[in-house]
Amino acid sequence: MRKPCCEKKTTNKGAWSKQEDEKLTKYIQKHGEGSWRSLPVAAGLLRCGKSCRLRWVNYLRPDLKRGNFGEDEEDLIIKLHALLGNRWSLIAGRLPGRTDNEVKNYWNTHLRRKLMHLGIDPNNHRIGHNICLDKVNHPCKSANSQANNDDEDDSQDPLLDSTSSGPESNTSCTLPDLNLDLTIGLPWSL
DNA sequence: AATGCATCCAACCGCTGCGTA
DNA sequence: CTACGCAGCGGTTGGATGCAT
Repeated sequence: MRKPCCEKKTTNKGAWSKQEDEKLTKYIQKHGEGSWRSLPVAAGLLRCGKSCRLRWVNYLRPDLKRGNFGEDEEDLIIKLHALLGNRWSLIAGRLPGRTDNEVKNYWNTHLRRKLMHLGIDPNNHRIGHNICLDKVNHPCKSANSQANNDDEDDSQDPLLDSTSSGPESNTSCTLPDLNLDLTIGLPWSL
């Protein structure tokens, strides 16, 4: 068995209080990020390092862009997801001010549903109902729908198929002209 | 107005990959 | 080369909130 990352008895869980946020923010502003495991003690927090990291990365970081996603951001997420799959950190890396958690949540709550309404399987970005994703890509060729017609629409729940078919396996079918520069690099170097 | 249901999002859990001794 | 510890990642959960009846 893997030992727990922190002593559960001595650490807080659940929502962060304002005081905790302030402690964490002040500590990181003074000492910088890193050493998450030892940070809680040094900062006087009864939290595990993981929790501190998550709180900082997803909520407290000053460069976060909070609020609704723009249409351009939506498009980019969809395109990147088609290329990268559920690599949320990579996708978020291309969206300045957005976190992987935020992108993941937004995908699961908004974009996945949106694609499904358009007749697109959000797992592999295949067109399933002769509906083209004109908002995202160029109009598709009918071969796309043919390639996916054998699954009888909902007889096979796409949600249950998330691991079986990676997006990379069929990009030639569904991603006609993304033309994205996916060189791995720092987000702010864009 | 009260209740139940649906949705959203912050946070947790467990696994993986990487660096180091 | 191997074992270990840590940071990071992705999946999942659960509380809060909004909406419909």
